[in-house]
Amino acid sequence: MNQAKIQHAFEEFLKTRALKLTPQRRRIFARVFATHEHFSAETLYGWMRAEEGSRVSRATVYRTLSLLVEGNFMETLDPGTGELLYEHVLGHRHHDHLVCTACGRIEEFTDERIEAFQREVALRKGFTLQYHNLRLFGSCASCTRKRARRPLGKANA
Amino acid sequence: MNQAKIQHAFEEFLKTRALKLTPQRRRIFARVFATHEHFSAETLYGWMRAEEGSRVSRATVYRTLSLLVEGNFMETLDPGTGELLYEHVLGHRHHDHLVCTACGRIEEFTDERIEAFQREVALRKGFTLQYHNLRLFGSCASCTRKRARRPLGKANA
DNA sequence: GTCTATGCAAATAGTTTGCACTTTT
DNA sequence: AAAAGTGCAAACTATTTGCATAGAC
Repeated sequence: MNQAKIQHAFEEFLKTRALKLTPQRRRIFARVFATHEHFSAETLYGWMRAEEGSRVSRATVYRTLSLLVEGNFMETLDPGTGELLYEHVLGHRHHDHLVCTACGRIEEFTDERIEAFQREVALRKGFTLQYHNLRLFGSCASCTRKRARRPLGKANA
Repeated sequence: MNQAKIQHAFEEFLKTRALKLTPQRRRIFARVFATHEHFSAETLYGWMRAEEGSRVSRATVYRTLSLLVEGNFMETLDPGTGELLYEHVLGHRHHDHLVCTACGRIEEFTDERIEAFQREVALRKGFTLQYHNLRLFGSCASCTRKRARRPLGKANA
């Protein structure tokens, strides 16, 4: 899906729900699809403030993000730090995350074998699977290297 | 590990950190290990209020829960509803969770094959795995049955 | 013109914290 | 006596909401 098609899909989504295409929504939408990174609502709000043009309030940022999640344009990721992260899903197959507990770096991965076993578990338990959430926490390659240079047993918590 | 041993382990943990064994800690500890269910801080606070004996404040409940997590006596589970759940780990091997999005029911499962693939993914990405978090969200057997009785396409969101 | 969206500030919810006082060690 | 713990209420953080006004359709 390219930018024009995505934009069209968004406008269709709004129409089907009798929602309006406001400048705020248009600008938030454009900004969100201009990045492939994970970001928080507050970060997006900062981006919007930095832009020229119509001001966008924090409330509208939050409301529009929820809308985008409902419309399956975006997904949320909870890295366990107290604030939700968002990422758009277009051109992005489903994936899970590795979160570095030292520097916050987030990497993505997909493993169809894990997915298959998850479905098997759900079936065994009689659950109708809707979605799942898998996060692997640890020290990323770079942070592991840094840590290895320090004397062991010293404040490694 | 039986109750006496657990109690002893807790006291040892307090000693190594030069922390004190207060009636509040003792009572919270006992209460927490008396249940195998997942519970929230607020729920635990309610239990403590209902008990006879020294009053325990909300702040102490929170502080003691954090302490128990640090000491690896308990683990947290974030069901995505805004409040953390706690569960003790003794006599409980590591496990992941199935969360029913309709009724909130939580079931546990373990799948060594999934665990193994997780380790493989981490290795491939150069991460030193510390812990992970896998939640499968869906409709539990009972809620799926209930839902099947309703006409389709009707407010199934 | 109708109905929805926006901005603002206040409200919320779960959790944390500062502080004066109490208790354990 | 020293050091840590407790209870209380206030503070915090991320997010949501009520309401009056503005804007899309």
